Amino acid sequence: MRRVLIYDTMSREARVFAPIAPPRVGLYVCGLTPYAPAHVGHGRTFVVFDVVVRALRRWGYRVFYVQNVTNLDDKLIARAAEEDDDPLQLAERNFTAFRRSMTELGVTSVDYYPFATDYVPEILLQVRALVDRGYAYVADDGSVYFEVAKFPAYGRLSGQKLSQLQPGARVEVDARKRAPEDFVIWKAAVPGEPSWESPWGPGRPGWHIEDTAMTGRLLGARYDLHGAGADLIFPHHESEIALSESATGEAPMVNYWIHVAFVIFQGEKMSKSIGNVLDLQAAIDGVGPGALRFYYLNAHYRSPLDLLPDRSLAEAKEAYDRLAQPAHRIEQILARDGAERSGDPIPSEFAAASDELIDRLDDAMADDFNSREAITLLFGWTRRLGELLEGLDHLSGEGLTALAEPYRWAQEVLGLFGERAPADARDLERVVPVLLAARARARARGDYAEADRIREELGTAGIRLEDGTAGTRWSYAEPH
RNA sequence: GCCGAGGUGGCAGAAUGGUUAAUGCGACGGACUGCAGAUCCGUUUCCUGGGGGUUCGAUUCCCUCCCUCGGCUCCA
Repeated sequence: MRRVLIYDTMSREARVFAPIAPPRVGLYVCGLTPYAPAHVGHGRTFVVFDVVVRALRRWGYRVFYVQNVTNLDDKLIARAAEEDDDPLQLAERNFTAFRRSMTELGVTSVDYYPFATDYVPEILLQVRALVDRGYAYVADDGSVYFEVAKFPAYGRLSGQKLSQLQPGARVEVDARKRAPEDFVIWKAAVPGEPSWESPWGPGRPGWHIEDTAMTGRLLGARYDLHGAGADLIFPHHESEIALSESATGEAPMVNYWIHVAFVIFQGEKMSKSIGNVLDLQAAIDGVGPGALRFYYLNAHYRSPLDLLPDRSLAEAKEAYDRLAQPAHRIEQILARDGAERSGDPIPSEFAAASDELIDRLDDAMADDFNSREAITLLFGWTRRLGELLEGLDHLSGEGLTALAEPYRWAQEVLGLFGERAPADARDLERVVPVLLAARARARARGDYAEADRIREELGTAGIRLEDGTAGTRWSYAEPH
């Protein structure tokens, strides 16, 4: 099996990936708290992990990918109260919209999206275990807190020293705690809010324990990969480690921690609470899912990505369209005539180069998922195909398939170039050539007004024409 | 204050102890075109935050300073 390097936040170095029970791999990614629609920053994280999983699966790993949904928390309750809505239903609605965006973006790798509130029994078992083992204490109001002082390794993932933290730096200190670093794992019920019965009275789960209860159930006490945006390293992931390892007595909970850097927008992290957000679905609608994926993957996932308004996404679209053009054109011919179509063979050096390129693409991705390097290689292929482009229609199916291989690799691993022609494509493909012939006759007799009229009318139907030396080519203006 | 990640051309953004520091966008020039677009060819010499150190050689390794972003119990 291919040697894969993965940068691990805990050890702060790229390590050779060695799953606990190969070829099986367990991956848990902290998903959305759907109190508001997802933004472009969220999209980055989930596209990155989609690519991680696609790559691992290509290399033979059987990945079980769980992405949780925090469908009940303070923000959801607050937002629902503002809108006179039910928090669980609000979460459900935003999550449904999020799933639709993910599907459009080609994020197909997630096996299971567990909802936190479906795991209350597991959560209560874990709270009970922590109380019984002396790691947690019950406050007067029935809330249960994890006592961080009982877990000396707390702070290892983030490098934080408890003595140096500034309690209350951003969030008010809770008077019910024994120490400021303690965190709530079971919140006593507030009238009017959703709650569940427990040995400590009615209440609802704290944030961190939702994840450890779910991972314990779905992935076991120890598993391979845990990912999320980098903002969750502290305190969330630190606390997950403390909870899981204290409750189960097994360590380490996770072998590789993968954290994705932020999208920077207007000089700061794009964030719902800051308010500098670009709606994810709006971005997909604006430039298309392929261009947005390209934008994300055009930087290494551990580098901050500077999103310039009105510029970065348009730039990504330009670049992506150029990169994708030979891919779409080849696939269009193959879809029309089939892979068995007869024609000229491709120059021999291209077939060998195609195989070699795919090897290099896999190498790039196996080096801590260097998608930027992979894209650079793909641009080299697109550039190289430039000389064959005009004569593409004369090539054999076998030759075209060889040329398409690197793009198919990109479709499989990066999720690019997967745009589908519109549903009415078959009808268009019968009609358009007739109109093109009419336009060619008009041009031949110098009737450019008629020629332009046909071009414009096809344009309104979403068909783009390009006159070249080998005749007029047409394509869908906005592939989706 | 403490912890973490960074500072590379007009912009985005890779990589590397060693010939011209990728790739893309943009810009400029040219070919092609009825026009447009697309494509192709060429150009874009001056880019690795400051200062030390190690080295034959540093953008890369070490020290230090400055700056930016993030985290310090809301967050992808």
